[in-house]
Amino acid sequence: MQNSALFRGFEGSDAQKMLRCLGAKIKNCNTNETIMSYNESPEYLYVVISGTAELTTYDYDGNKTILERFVRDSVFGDMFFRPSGNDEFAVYATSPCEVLCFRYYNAINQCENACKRHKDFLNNLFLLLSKKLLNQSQHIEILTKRTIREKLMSYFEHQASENSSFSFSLPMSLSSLADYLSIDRSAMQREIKRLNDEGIIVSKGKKIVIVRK
Amino acid sequence: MQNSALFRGFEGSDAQKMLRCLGAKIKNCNTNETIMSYNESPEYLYVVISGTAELTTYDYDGNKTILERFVRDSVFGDMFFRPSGNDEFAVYATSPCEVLCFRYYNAINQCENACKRHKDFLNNLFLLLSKKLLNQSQHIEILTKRTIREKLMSYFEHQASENSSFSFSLPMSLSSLADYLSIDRSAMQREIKRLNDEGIIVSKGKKIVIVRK
DNA sequence: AAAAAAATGTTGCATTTGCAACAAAAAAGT
DNA sequence: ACTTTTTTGTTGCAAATGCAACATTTTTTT
Repeated sequence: MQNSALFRGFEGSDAQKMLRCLGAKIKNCNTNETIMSYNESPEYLYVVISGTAELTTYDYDGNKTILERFVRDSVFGDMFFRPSGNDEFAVYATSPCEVLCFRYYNAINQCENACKRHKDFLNNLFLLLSKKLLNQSQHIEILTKRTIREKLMSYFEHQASENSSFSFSLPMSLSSLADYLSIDRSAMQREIKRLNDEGIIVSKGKKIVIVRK
Repeated sequence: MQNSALFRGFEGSDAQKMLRCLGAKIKNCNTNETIMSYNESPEYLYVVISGTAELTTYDYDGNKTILERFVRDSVFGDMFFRPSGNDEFAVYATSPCEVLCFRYYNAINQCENACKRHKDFLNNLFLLLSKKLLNQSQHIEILTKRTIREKLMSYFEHQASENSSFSFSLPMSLSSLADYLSIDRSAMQREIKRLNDEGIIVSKGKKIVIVRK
């Protein structure tokens, strides 16, 4: 908790005081449990303290789509996503999760007694939102690629860049990757095979090596 | 300028003082001019004061892709997008633009003399980032739809929701819409025809009416 | 350790989509 | 007012992708 990026620069009991001032609560969820659905009105912010989660939906054909993936220090909440159609969107824990939640209003409006760390907290939150925007932009960049091959390679290149190495392991299962790229799993598998056959990558399951672009 | 959402709640010369404190500059661009490219290191924030712009890229096949559209009070900058491949990404004015730019650092670190509006400014900026996240989420939701029909209908429903009416006019040309949805224009046109034939929408050019879902 | 569930890998076939190439209409520039 | 450029609308055909169905492997649960 103390070492969440939200409390970067905090000392001693500062973080605890801040939490009290925010009226923040910790929510614990097990794998596959729903953390939140996008239909609640009160505007809460959620910050992942530990564990991983996904914002997903299923269409009437049963296709699962992963709109966003959350790890430590990811932020989510009603104010960042308002679905259009009738589909159900919810955040599920993909591993046991600790999630901090508090009212947006309490964060943005510094308290009466202006606890001295409120400003730092806001700056930290600001950085987390910037990171979220960066992740979403990357997802958009990938989704706009016209072919499965381009989507895969774009995703792989982002991973390589994050790992500072052309050799890396996927942070999710191949079937989840298909849901994240919003493509058919078997078609994706076929394309991965082709990339291997053509010597563009060398892969075995979740282990990927980019040989040449 | 004064009525930008960035200066909401400001009075008299507050905005001017704030601008000086930020070291902010106004950039004026004509239609089709490049406002910025994504390769500069110093971390500047850009806020559209008036006009419209697009973050676009072209792939080697000549396909244009619109990753994001900017209107009044939209925020953009290096810290929100870092491209992976070798493609060129840039923001172009789609109508004459006034853009405010300042260093992120100057905004987040309140000045020595702590001009009393700095806090309000940060809160306003925070709201603009939230709006940006909302727009990006919508774009992702649309891009993840599996078929052209679903992409179109999802986009139309978002527009209907924004206009509070099932009858509305597209905020861009049909060919730009294809670039924003990342699909072939002629295939999109064909699908629009089918939607009309099946009585799901009634459309003529940019005028759309959703009849039933 | 065994059983159940989930993930991976593969393929033929149908459908959707992209591409190319036009004609016509509308918008922008001179 | 005329010319040029951009946008819209249309279609046949080729290529890419989704779907269905299955065997195999890996992971999780009991």
